[in-house]
Amino acid sequence: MSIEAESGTRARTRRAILDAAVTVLSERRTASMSEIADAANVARSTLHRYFADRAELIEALVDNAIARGSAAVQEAALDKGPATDAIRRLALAYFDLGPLMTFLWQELSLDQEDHPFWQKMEAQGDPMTEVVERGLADGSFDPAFEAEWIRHMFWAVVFSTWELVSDGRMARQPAISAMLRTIEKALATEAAGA
Amino acid sequence: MSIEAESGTRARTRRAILDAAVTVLSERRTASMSEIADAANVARSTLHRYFADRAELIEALVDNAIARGSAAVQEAALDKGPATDAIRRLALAYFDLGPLMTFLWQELSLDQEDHPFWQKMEAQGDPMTEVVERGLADGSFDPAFEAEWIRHMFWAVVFSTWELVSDGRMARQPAISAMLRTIEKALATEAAGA
DNA sequence: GAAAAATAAGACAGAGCTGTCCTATTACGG
DNA sequence: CCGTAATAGGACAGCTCTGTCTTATTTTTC
Repeated sequence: MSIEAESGTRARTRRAILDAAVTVLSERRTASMSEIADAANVARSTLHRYFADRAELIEALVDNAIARGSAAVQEAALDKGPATDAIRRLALAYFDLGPLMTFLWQELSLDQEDHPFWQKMEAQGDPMTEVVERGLADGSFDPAFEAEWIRHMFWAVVFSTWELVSDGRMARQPAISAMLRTIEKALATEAAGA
Repeated sequence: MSIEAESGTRARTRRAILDAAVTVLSERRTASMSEIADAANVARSTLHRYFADRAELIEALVDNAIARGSAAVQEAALDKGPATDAIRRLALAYFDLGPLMTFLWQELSLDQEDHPFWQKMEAQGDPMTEVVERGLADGSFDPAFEAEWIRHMFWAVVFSTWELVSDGRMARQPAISAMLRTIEKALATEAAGA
């Protein structure tokens, strides 16, 4: 009944395109439509039939990223247990998003200002901000850090860990361990003052 | 006598172009030659007379970045004093490079593999690697981290701090303090094991 | 102030990407 | 098995960027 009553074929092709696009664009955000079509094993004309514009494709990718990102956050159940553990789960969940994270990161650092991503995120609440503020409030996170700083650094560490692993400069497991350890140590409230 | 016996005028124009290019390209690495020329207050034809190719311009920028980066590293005197202090000085020195850092970061994450930058860096030794290994050897840095990890994380934190400051999401001083504190805490050898 | 150096301004062809369109095949579903 | 849906493969014009050139104009420099 919905407008989205696509035939199985269409849905499958659409997925293939979106997946290929994330992969290709995460490596080079200026990749041409041809390259994306090739990566999806689809003719360029087909790609354009699914997404008339490049802009339209990007928007769909952002929506997709938001959907998967939200799912990851849901799964991390950030409101359960100590903030320290929650943010640990979040790091793992984000890390698993892989190239999708790279795509978003690059996409967002383009028009820094009010990217549609943030508007759409705000519209559905931001559990990340909540857990950071919870940790600061209950003393599990170092009060010397602003929430903004923690959010930004968290992304930077998780993203760049992914980068390190994805181009083979470090093995997955050691990198993940180091990532968690880094976040944990950096955020920890110091027993003996600095 | 040298081939580089440029008139003062040429040297000045060249500098203006290089500076403008760093600024523009650090914000968008696909900026056109026209945009760069405009930013340098120079006709596009003039730009092309100084740098025939885009490739030639980029190469000059990389050389420039290496020169300034090396100077910064020199100034940080990484071989003096405790490794912890040395890496702290290095962070400040790199931070001061500003947009030049952004340019390099973006440039390097393009053709990840064997970018000319690394070749040229190797040719002149890498004090960063030395100080990291020194810190690991003498127990000032957490032995749970590989040198590769420390190097990568260090860059990620410094760079993303610059990013945070440069687009006005955080004030300079608090950001720098947080950056140093983060690096210090992350690298510190833990008194009581994890 | 005159010769030389450097620049601005713009014309130009070649290349690549984009978005649209059309036609011949191929795959799907009833 | 037949009709429909979906695709592949190209042709096409419009656009932007690039690199090269040429010709005036301005700025140094002596």
